Amino acid sequence: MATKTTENTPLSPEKAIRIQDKHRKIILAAIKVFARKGFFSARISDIAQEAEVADGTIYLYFNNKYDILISIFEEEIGKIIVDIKERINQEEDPKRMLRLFAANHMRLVKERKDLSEVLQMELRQSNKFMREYRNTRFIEYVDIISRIIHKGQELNVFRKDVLPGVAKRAFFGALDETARLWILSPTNQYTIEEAANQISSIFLSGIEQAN
Amino acid sequence: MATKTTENTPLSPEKAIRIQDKHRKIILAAIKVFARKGFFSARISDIAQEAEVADGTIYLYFNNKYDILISIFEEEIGKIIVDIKERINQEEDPKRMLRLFAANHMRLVKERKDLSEVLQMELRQSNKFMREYRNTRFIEYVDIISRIIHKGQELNVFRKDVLPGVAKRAFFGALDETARLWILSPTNQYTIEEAANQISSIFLSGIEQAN
DNA sequence: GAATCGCAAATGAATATACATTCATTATTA
DNA sequence: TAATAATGAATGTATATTCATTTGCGATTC
Repeated sequence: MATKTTENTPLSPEKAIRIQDKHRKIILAAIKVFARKGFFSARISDIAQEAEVADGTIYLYFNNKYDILISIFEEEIGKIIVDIKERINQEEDPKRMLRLFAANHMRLVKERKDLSEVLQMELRQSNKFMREYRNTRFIEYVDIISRIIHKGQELNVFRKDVLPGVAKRAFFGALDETARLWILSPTNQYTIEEAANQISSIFLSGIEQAN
Repeated sequence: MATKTTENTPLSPEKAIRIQDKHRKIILAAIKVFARKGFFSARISDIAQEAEVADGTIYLYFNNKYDILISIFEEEIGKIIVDIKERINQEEDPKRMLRLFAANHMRLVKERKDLSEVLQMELRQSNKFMREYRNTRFIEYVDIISRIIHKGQELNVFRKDVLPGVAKRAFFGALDETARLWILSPTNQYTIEEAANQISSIFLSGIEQAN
């Protein structure tokens, strides 16, 4: 569900770049506005204003308001997944992989606070109003964790009685909830890096194979 | 923000009961409808229909749509807190307390699926459209965890380098996220009781004082 | 015991508002 | 000049909230 224009007509390179520019500009504006107001309270005219385009222009690039949200999921998480997978593939040790995942997740939360808020909120809300949209991107992201755990079990680093399907959610949930509260009041007792560290440590000594 | 009627005139006992009945009836209907559609997509007339009252009747008991949501938080979480605190006070061992909290949380999720969905969703969304409403109930609930951890540290059962403020969120987040996914597809590989168990185990061996 | 009264509670049609979306018009570009 | 892109005012819709009216019920009178 992204750009409407490119459907039938191939574009010259310059044009494609220009169009993508405006598409991205709207996405970035929408992330800001959704983060500030939430999806439902955000008006198209807010997004248009933030993106410095006319209301109608948005409909040249997106089919409707939902479509903007879905595009945020697809495009932004998509990039994040590619990036973290690449980083993790450079590691050998499952323990370090998990620490890396946590650190990377929290870094993203810090660096892209608005995006994090949107993803967090709408992740919950979404199943209600876009029943048809299965959030495969998100599933893919969390599955990175279960694959690490599975690998660790094969290497006898992690306990075999841990269910990867539960552990992945527990780990992700721990990070996500800690991040959520951190966003709400960044004047906290702890830094987000500390939090990532603590959570990794607790979790790792929780699933470590005793020997 | 609850009942509007009782403001000036004291009521006979029977009447008070009748009114509370209808108030509750609307709350329960709203929980169902909000769970099904989400707060924003839920229409007042949906709630009225579910509660078998007229649209206008709802405004005799609540000031507006938000007020219904806030009342759900206040009243329903309120009861849950009282209940879990009582259960936990009957325990001595911090480890058992944590297990009890997890088991109880998951039992609630299972038994009151609709309520869980509403709390989970709107917890995230709420800060956007009810900025002024500080969700003290929720904070109180999660603080039960940090108090257990703190106590365990005093008794030398839990590691002292664990920050209770981080750990409480990590633990709650782990439960909450696992529950969320479980709700979405209850035909899962694991039961919710297993999940509670796993999470407790992982977390406990993660924060245990080595000796 | 029936008839009447008065008040609180409930009703639901009407109102008002907010906003997503459209599209006739204008600007830009090649 | 023709085609494409952008504009923003106008439209239509959806629905939260209101309020004039009706209903239900206990108390009071005869």
